[in-house]
Amino acid sequence: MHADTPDPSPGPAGGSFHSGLGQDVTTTDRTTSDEGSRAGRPRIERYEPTAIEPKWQERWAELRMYDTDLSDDSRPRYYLLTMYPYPSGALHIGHWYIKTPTDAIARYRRMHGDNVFLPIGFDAFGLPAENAAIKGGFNPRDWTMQNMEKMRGQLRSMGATFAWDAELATCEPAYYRWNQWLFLQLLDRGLAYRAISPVDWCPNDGTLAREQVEGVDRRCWRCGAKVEKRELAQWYLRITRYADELLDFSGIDWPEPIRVQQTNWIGRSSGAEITFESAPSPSHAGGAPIKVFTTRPDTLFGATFLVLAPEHPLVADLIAPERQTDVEAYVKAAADKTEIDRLSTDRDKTGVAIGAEAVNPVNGERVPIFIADYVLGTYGTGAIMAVPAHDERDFAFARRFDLPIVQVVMPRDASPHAELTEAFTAHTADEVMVNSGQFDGRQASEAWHDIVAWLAEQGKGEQTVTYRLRDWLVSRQRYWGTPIPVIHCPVDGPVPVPVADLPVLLPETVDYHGSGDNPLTRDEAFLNVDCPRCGGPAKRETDTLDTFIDSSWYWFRYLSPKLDDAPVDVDLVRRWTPVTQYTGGAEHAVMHLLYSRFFTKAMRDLGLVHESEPFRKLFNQGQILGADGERMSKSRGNVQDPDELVARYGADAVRLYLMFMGPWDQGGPWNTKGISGPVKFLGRVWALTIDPHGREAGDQTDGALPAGEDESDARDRLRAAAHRTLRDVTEDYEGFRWNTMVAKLMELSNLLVRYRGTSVAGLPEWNEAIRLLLLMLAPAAPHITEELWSRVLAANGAEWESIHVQRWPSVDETAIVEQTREVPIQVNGKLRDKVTVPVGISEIELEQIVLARDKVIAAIGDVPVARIIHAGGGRLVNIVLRR
RNA sequence: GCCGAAGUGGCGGAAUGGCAGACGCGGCGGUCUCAAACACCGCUGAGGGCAACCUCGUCCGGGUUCGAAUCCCGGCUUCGGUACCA
Repeated sequence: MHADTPDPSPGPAGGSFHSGLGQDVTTTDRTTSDEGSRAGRPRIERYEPTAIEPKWQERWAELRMYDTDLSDDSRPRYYLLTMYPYPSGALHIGHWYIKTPTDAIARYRRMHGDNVFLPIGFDAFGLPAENAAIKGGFNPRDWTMQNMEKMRGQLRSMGATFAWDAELATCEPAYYRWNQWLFLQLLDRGLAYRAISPVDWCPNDGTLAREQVEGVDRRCWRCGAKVEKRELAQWYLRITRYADELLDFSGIDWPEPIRVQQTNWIGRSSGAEITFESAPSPSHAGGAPIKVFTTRPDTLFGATFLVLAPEHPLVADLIAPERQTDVEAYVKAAADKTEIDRLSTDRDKTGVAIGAEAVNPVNGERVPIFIADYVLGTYGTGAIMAVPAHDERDFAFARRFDLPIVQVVMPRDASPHAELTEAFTAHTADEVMVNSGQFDGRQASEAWHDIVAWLAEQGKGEQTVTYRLRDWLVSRQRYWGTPIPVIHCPVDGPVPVPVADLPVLLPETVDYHGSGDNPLTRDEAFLNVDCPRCGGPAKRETDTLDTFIDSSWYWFRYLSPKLDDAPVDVDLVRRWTPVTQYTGGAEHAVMHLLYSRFFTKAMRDLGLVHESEPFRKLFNQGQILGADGERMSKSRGNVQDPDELVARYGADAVRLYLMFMGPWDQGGPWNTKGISGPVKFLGRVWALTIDPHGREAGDQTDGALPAGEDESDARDRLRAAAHRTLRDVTEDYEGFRWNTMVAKLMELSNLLVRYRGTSVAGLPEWNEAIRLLLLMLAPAAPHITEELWSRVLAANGAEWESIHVQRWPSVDETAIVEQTREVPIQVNGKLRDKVTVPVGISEIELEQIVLARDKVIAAIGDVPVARIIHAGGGRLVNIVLRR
C-alpha cells in the first residue's frame, strides 16, 4: 500500500497502557491463570468450543428463538427449505454440508429483518427401515423412531435454527392419511389409475425393487433365485398430462443443469403417427390398422419393414401359424430381461419375423413385420416403421437380417448411386428427397410437412407429439409406506376407501416370516373388510405408495403439521409459498424435483394451492466424497462421522470448514487435515476479542505499528479494511459464496492480528472492526460469536442481547475511500512496474509519471510508443509499442 | 453414444477481459521454551542470477484483443446424468 514510501516513521511506541479503556473486554481469566504466567505474559482463557456450544444451543432453545410466527405479516417472509433427511441411523458429513450453510442463510436473512421459516422433518417411510427390520427381526417403526431421536440430537448439535415446533415425520398417520386423501382426490379426477405392468418377481421373496436384482443373470439379492417378470396391476399417477407444463420453467430460478435434465427426461418429440394396414394372408384377413410413431415422416418411402415391440397386442392377431413357436420363444426371452438389459446400446439387434406383412400407405408397397426388443412397448405406439437408410438402429437390424435399404433423402450435391455404409441421419435444411414418388426433388424439411398433410387428408396419419416421460408408477409391494386407500371387491372392483374412513392405518405388528415379501398380504385383520359400496366381503389393497409421494408436498404440510381436517392450511399456504429458497442435492433432478412440480400443479387443479411451482429458487450443493475421492459408504469405510469432529473441534469449526472447502455447488473429497485452518482462525478471533492488548511469544514486532504508518494511518486502515470486508462479505452471503466469504474474514482477522498489542488496539476503530467481524461471522459460526458478543456486552456493562437478533451492519462508503491508488504499468501487455498516485489524477498526468519511470523507460527502449491504454477507471496502464 | 459440469502451485481453491496463485492446508527457516507441543514472525509456482531483476507458467493446438485462466474454434482428460425414446 505504501510501497513507494519505505522510510519508517515510528508511531507511538508500546502496547501496554490500555487497561483503562472502557471498551476493554479482556476476560477476568487473565489474572487467574497464575501457573501459566510465564515471561511476563498472562495466559488468556483458551477457546473451548465444547464448553460454550451446548450452553448456547440450550439457551436458544429455551428462548424459542427460531420458532417462526407464521402469522406475522409485519416482516418480509422468507421460506427457507432444505431437503428433509431420511432417518437412516446417523447424520453424515454430507448432511452438514447442505444444512449448515442453509442455516447461515437463515441467520443472515433474519439479520436483515426477514421472518424466516426453516423447518425440518424426516422422510421416514422407505425400504432401508424394512430391510433393517427383516434382518434384525423388529418393527420398522421402532427402528425409524430410534434413528429419528438420534438424528434430532445431531441436528441440534449443528447449532442450526430449525423451527422444531413444525417438525413432521411422514410415517405418522397424521401425515400419511393426507397422502391417502390426496391419492383419492387424484383418483377422483382421473389423475390416478390402475393398469397392468411387469415387475421383478422372486419365487421365494416376492416383488423386488430394481436394485434388489443382482448381476447380469438377474438373481435375487436375498436368496439367489432367478428373478422373473410378472404382470401385476399397479397404480399410476398421470404425470404425463402435465408434460408440456412441466417443460415451462418461466417464473422459477433453477440451475440450468436441472432444467436441462428435466427437459431431456420429459423428452418431447414432435412427429407423426402413421397408420399402416396389415396385408391379407392365408391366416389373416388383412386390413388391421397398425399405428407407428416416427419423427421422420419425410422418410416414409424408405420404410422397408415394420417392427413391433414383443409385447405389442397386435402380434397375436397377425402371427402366421408356422411362426408361432419362434415368436413365443422370443417374447418369453424378452420378458426375462429388464428394460435396462434391453436398452443396452452395444447389444446386437435381435428379432424375429412374425410371418405377416403390412402395406405402406404412401405407395402401397408390402413390407414384412418383425418383433424386436429394440422397440419399446411403452414409447410412442409400440411400433415403428423401419427406415434403415436413415436410422442407425434400423440400419443395423436390416444388415443383420439382410433386408432392403432404400435411401430417400440425400445431400443436394451427393451422387444418387453411392451405397450407404451407415445410416444417413443428417436432417438439416440442405437435403432433397429421392425415390419418393411425387415428392422427389423437394427439400426434405418441407416434404416432412407435405407428407404429414397428405396422410392427414387420406385419413392415414396425423402430426402428433410423444413424450419420453411415462406415468408415475406409485405402487410398492412393501409394508413400510402409505397404504393405498382402495378396497378390491369381487362385485364392484377397486373401490376407493371413503374419506371418512381415513386413515387406513398400517398394522402395528408386522410378521415378515423371515422373508421379504409384503407382510400386509398375510395380515388377515388388515386384509378382510367389507366393500364400502355393496357391503359384501372384500380385500384391501396391500400395495403402499412410493415414498416420493411423501416428499412431493411436505413443504405445504410444514406450515400446519398438526392440522387434522385438511392436508394444508390454505391461508398459510397462500401467504408462505412458493418456497423462497430450496437447498438440496442434484441427484433428485428428475425424481423428487420433478414430482414436486407435478404435485404442485395437480394440487392447484384440485383447488388446494394457488401457485404452479413449488420452489422459486433452487440451489444444488455438491457432494462430499470420501478421502479416497469415492462416494462415502460404510462398505468402503470412508465415511466421515460429524460427531467426532464436533467433539474435537466444535460445531463452529466444522461449519466453517465445510463452507471454506470450495464453492458450495462443487463438493469434493473430505480431508480432515484442512480443518486446522478454520480452527486457528476461530482461535484468533477469540484472542483478538478477549485480549486485544496481548501479544504472542515470539512476536518480533515488539508492539510497533507497521513500518511507515503512524497511528492515524493505522486507524484509517483498520476502518477501511473492516468496511471493505463488510461490503465484499455481504455480496458473498447474497451469492452463497461461502469459501470467499470466510477467506475475507480471515484476511480481516490477519490484519487485526498485526495490530493486536499495538497502540491502536482498543481504539474505537479497532472496536468497530471487532464488532463488524463478529457480526459478519455470526451466521456462519453462531456459537463463538454469541459467546464473544456476550462478553463484550458484559465488559461494557450492557445488558445481554443475542448477536443473532442484531441488524446486519451497513457499509460506510466514506471509510473505504482512499487517497492514493496503486497502478500497475504494462508495456505490450507485460507487467513492468507499479506506481502509487493520488486518486483523482488525470490520464495526462498519469502518463507523464508513468513514462518517466526508469523501468518503463528501460522496457520501452528505442521503440516508438504507438498508444497508451487506460483500463477501466484507471485500474491499469498499458503502453503499446509500434511493431 | 448423447446431455451436463469441470481442468490453475505438492493439495483445497481465488481471480470470469486488466497485477495469476487471494485465503487455507502442507513444507522450509526463525522466535518463544530446559525441551516439545501450542502460538507468533518470515519464506514457499518453475528455471536463471551475488543482486536489482530476467525468462517461462492457468489441460493441448489455433484464433480474437493493446491485453486472455477468463471470449471464439478444434482436440484431450476427469467427474455426474442418461442409455436403442423411433
